[in-house]
Amino acid sequence: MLSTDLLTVGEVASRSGVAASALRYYERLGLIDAARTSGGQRRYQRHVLRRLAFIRAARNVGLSLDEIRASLAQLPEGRTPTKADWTRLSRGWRRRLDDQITALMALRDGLDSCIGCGCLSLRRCAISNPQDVAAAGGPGAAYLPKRLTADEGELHKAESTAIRV
Amino acid sequence: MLSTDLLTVGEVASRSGVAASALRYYERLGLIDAARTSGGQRRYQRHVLRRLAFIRAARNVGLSLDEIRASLAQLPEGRTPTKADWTRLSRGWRRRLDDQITALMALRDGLDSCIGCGCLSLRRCAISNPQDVAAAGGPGAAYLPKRLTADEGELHKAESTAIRV
DNA sequence: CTGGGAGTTGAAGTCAGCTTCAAGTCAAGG
DNA sequence: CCTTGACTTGAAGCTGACTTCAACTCCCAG
Repeated sequence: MLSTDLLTVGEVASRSGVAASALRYYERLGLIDAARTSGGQRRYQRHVLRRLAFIRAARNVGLSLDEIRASLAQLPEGRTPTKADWTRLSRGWRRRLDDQITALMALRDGLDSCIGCGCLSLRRCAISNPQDVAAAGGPGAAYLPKRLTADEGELHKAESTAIRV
Repeated sequence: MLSTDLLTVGEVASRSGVAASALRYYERLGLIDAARTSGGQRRYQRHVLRRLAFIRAARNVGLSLDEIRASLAQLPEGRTPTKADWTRLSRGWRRRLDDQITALMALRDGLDSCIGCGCLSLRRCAISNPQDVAAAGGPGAAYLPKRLTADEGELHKAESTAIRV
């Protein structure tokens, strides 16, 4: 065990629940950083744990690592954030969560009405064509948030994609 | 334009909003199929459009293509589904949506309490450690649904991952 | 001073859900 | 018959967030 208050990767990994490989990855992306021993091994300051908690929280809210880096950059000088900082960031997060929840509830309600109305043909189905965001997006991993929360710019495109059967 | 009632890839693509490349991909995965002309070109029956609507609906609910194939397989013989079929499937979908919504609302409420209590340290933070599902999962694209809706098996693991700061 | 667990690196692999490419073939209007 | 746009294929690429691998090097308890 180390006598200093610096942490090794292994310690950070086990304390934070973030895999060592992920720590290296985060470091490459500039989300965290570490001092080095003369031999080149990483030594983390304890405050990295808070940073990791922040990162995980943001990931849970649905932010990409890129967005998280941007958020972290807004916290002045990597200092312990003030309550104002936190409030500002979390307001954005809250809006994001609200949007996701709204979209999912709309989908659920659509599903309910589909069950009720027996729209087996699925044409103009609210589940199949929630708000014509379905066909958007280029290459890369496509997943629920991306399809439902769509970019702000796309939200009002209003070109119906309802399938003609 | 074709005189028969069979559709070309282009027609299916433009009518369904699903890209031709995606249609080929779905075919490889066994989600849809097509007849062939003597020259080897695909000719789709019109009922493929309903199938595609179904697929898109399921994707919107958050099902993977693998799960969708399983769902489609439950519809007897690719026949027009009965209302009972649809009800059965959509009940599962609804549960899924409910779970996602619940998880997101819990997260939002946690966020609110974080703002209120000013838990800037983020230790034991409800956003950072919603219900210790954060550290689960192996390689591959990780995204919100996967981290929040976790596999049923994982839901009651109850091993706290709260970061000790 | 030594053994071995812990750490280092860059490169490559993984997963899902597609898209893009190159190089060729088909189909149908004129 | 010819042109031209639509279609075919397999292979490779892409995105994001990592993990895994191979081949080392470091650090420290005994």
